[in-house]
Amino acid sequence: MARAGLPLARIAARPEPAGRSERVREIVAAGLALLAAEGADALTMRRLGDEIGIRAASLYKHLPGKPALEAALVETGLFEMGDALHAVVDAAGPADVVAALLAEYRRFALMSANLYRLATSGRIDRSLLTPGLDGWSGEPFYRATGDPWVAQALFAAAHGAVILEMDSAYSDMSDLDATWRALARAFTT
Amino acid sequence: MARAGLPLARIAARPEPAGRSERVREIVAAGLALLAAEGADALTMRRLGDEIGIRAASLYKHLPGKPALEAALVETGLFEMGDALHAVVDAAGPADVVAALLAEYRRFALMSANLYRLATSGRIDRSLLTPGLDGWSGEPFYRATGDPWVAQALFAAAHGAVILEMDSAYSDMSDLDATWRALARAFTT
DNA sequence: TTGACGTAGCTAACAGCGTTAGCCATAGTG
DNA sequence: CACTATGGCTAACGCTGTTAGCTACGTCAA
Repeated sequence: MARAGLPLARIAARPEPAGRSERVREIVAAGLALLAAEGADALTMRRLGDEIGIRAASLYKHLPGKPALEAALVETGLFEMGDALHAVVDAAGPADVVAALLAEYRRFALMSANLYRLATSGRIDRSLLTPGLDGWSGEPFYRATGDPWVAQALFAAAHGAVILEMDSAYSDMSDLDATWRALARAFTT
Repeated sequence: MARAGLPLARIAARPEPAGRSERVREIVAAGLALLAAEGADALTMRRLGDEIGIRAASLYKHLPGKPALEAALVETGLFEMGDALHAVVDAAGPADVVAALLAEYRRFALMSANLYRLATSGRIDRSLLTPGLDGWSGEPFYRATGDPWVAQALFAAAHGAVILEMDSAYSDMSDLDATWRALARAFTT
């Protein structure tokens, strides 16, 4: 249940991202660009090597494998999304924080749809992510609702709405704006 | 907003599944079993061929390719889920229809987690599915809420909660029951 | 009965995937 | 100067979905 005085203060500290070499940062940047521009199927080790001018096998001098690369991409996305969502909650007032949070979540996810899909595909090894990152990036939902279970429910609803919108992007002409409004209404008491 | 007199009657007719030969039904059944038992990575054409005693290449005498196989598996799941959800809405009263629908959706999705993941992976070609199936299998959410946008929002929320539960199955000890209760509460006015 | 034809299996092969082994040039350090 | 670590390379392995071409069998017509 939402209490007065929201949005709540930050509690979880922003985790410290693990240090990466210059080359690794270049690889991750190229991977993000490739994923965003051409989708998950185009994100192959050979293709990624081409992008930075080395052979696929040489990537293994910098990264242990493709799962680690994918985790690094997701990690970048989680940091950016966490920053964006925390900032929105900082700026919003108690009355509109849920709607503002949902709007930003929607905007951010759809803007980087391929990365979002990868992050939620269920095959990312969470243990490869910086500890505490999941909790910190999800905290805005707790700050906006004041209740951990309502926060989880709201997060789940937002995720589901994003997926719904992505899947119906080419088939359905239904009014997704109205769906998002219905969602915000359901979670604004 | 929920109106009095719910749950609503059925409107969309259950679509007629396209006819399949005996062999195709056998292949689809083996695919479902393989997917359920060993996950998406195990669902390869060679492995599937082994399962029914033919070579992978021979599968192409019955199916045009792996996307068509995956669509057939998803189609089976959508029919079963649609039947289950419609039945629950039939049996429920206006006061508890949302909670009952959510409970059945949760149960069904988690029971066939691998198939559910495949169905919502975003790479199923919707045009390979029986026309009207998507609409019919989602109709219980409209019948339970009485409003198309609330229905979509509730459907999205249910999907998100399922994914949340699957992803946190091995990492998180949080109380998902409470999350589902919060969800049902948010959509029961 | 025989010939034609479609069905449904087979083997072999191809390109692309992630990944490993082993080789070699270069840079930095004692 | 010699040693070593770094980061490239080629070649290859086993796996993937998929195609081409061959063949045995069942059915149906002349």
